Amino acid sequence: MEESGGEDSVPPALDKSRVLSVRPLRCLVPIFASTPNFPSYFHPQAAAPIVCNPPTTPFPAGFSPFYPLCVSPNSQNMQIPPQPPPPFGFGGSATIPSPVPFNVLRAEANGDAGPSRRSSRGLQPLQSEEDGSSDGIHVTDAEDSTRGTTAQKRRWAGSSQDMNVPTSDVETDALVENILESFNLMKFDTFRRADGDKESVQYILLIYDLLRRKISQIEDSKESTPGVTRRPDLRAGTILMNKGIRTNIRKRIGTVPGVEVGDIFFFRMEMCLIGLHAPSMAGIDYMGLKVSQDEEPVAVSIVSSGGYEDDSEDGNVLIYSGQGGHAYKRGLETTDQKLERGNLALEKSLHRGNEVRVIRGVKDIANLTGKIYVYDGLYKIRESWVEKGKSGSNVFKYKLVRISGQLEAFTVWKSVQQWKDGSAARVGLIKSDLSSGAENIPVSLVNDVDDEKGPADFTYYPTLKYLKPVNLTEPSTGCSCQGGCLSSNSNCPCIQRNGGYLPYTANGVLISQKALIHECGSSCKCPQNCKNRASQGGLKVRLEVFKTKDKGWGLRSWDPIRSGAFICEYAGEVIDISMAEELRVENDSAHVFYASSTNQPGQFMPGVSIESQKNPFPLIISATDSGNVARFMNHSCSPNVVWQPVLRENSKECDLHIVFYAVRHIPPMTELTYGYGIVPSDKAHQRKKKCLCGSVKCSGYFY
DNA sequence: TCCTCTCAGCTGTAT
DNA sequence: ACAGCTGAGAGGAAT
Repeated sequence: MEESGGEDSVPPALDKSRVLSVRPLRCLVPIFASTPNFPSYFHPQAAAPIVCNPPTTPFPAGFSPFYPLCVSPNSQNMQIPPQPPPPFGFGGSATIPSPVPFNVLRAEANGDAGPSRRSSRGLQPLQSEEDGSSDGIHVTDAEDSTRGTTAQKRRWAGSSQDMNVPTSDVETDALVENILESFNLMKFDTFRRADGDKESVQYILLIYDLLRRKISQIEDSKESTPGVTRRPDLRAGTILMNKGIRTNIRKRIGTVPGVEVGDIFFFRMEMCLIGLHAPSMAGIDYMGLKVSQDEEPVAVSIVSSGGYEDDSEDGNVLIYSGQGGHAYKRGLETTDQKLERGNLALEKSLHRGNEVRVIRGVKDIANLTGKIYVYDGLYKIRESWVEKGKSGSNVFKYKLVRISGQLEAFTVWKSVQQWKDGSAARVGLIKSDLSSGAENIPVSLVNDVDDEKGPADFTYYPTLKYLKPVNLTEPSTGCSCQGGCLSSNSNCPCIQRNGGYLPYTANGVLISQKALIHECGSSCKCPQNCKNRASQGGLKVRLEVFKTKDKGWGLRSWDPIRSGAFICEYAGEVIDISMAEELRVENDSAHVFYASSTNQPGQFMPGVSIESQKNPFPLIISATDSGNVARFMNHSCSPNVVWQPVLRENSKECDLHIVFYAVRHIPPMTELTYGYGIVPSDKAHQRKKKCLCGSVKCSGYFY
């Protein structure tokens, strides 16, 4: 299969440096070369029965060789079988006629085309699935002037009247235009023709996150005004909403095209934009459903986020509290909840028996003030009742039960929690820490598919080894930011090297991919927790090397990973091109990473032109004999991870690293993959391998 | 105009 | 470090 035609046509180059270097996370190019007789100076020591050696240096020599434990290969499989989702369409399942009409909502009695209210505002009658077949991305600039609240208009209209308007609005506007311009290179029509809506959903989330991080970057670079709450999430969301860059606008019962059970989100706005849950704050989303002549509200999705006294008996049952009655302000007392709005819709859905999407909010371990939203699939409401809440007021309660046969989602989170606190054993565990302490967080080795005891022999080494020193063309001096580098400090040389901005957001998320990221390093005086050292300090998430069904060993994470987050670097020995060629010829299973100057056009960023970036220090790394978790990452034609060259300031020698970041939010236990890319060699075709990534965009092979 | 299971940043409290 | 509070917020339903 060849690359889809839409991507091959590279649009005219865009001056991306005009405002800011706005470049989505993309894919560069490593290779696999090979050799059995690896030159002895690389790593001579090899213990025969050992699957994985602990590191020799600089870690303590008193290690014990690793002999894999015998774990029953018949152990229970944690893998989620890739079964197709059952037909969840509304109407197929038995529906219970609603016995009690609640006439709270005006019924559109004449059964005409629609309510008299504007369709975008009022409850939207359910349409047949066929009607909404072209629900791709909507781009409607015409809505710009008509949509938006007065508050919004005030905020975006001009800065002279409102002191709260950030002074960077001009800058932000330019940024928005720049980003959207680069995305407009993609023909939306072409894009809409793509199979399903998964692409459009991923695409919108990608644009949203890029925009949000960029706004955040600009905000960070300014002096902070006390008392002013910055909400880059809301600003990015509003912009995209107003531009009509959203999908699944029409509300629907049941599954949302392009959203899979288990998908995770970090902001409520993300779920608004892709049509999973429309309200930006409220927990219950509902719509008008035409029943013969009348229209009644039915619930379509809920967010269980801890704001009320919800209860989850087990992972498949949820006791959800109705809305309202909350004492939002101090001094106010709670009141009895009323059977209206969302509560009424839930009641109606109980009788109607329609599926309700459930999104569960869980605490984000990486960012304790934050929350992660897990789409947990479809539930049905089984019971409802009224009870006295803690404050003594009446609260509606709804018991929701998960429909069986769906992919695991929330229960995966629960399992991971149990593995972590030791209350449950990880099935198929071969070794609890593959790195033998070399990493600050253990790396599990797991096989729950067959009886192979581990990957081929290698030495775990967590960072890059330069066999011979590489001279710097320009010595770098580093910064002297005592309290850590700040974007607002324009005098910081490290900030300047990155084009005047910190390349990371305040919580360590890479803002956008660049030819080279300049991090602080050994020649800087800033502390280790400096924001400009996001790729330093070792692993942040709990990783697991596991046996895949058909691709050998792979890598995945117990923890959720947010888009742009650091995952790991590619560790190993830096070799030169001739060594790489030897390896390639001699060993078919060698692990060699080649940071080439030849880029493959963005596979998962359709339409975005990737200009050929000259990597200032093209690195070749062999992880054949020694390396870290990165060597286990498999190739995919629609990867969720990218690599990025990162240079750490160092006055003595070259300190370049290849670092992996997430390109989208990655749910727990999802395999981590990146695009291996094109081999810059005329003999590349000899190394072509059949690709098993299973992506709809699979090119059929990789190198 | 009103409603709402937001979210970042601040303050106060327990380590 | 963490819990709790504050308040400006967003889209969309209600009026």
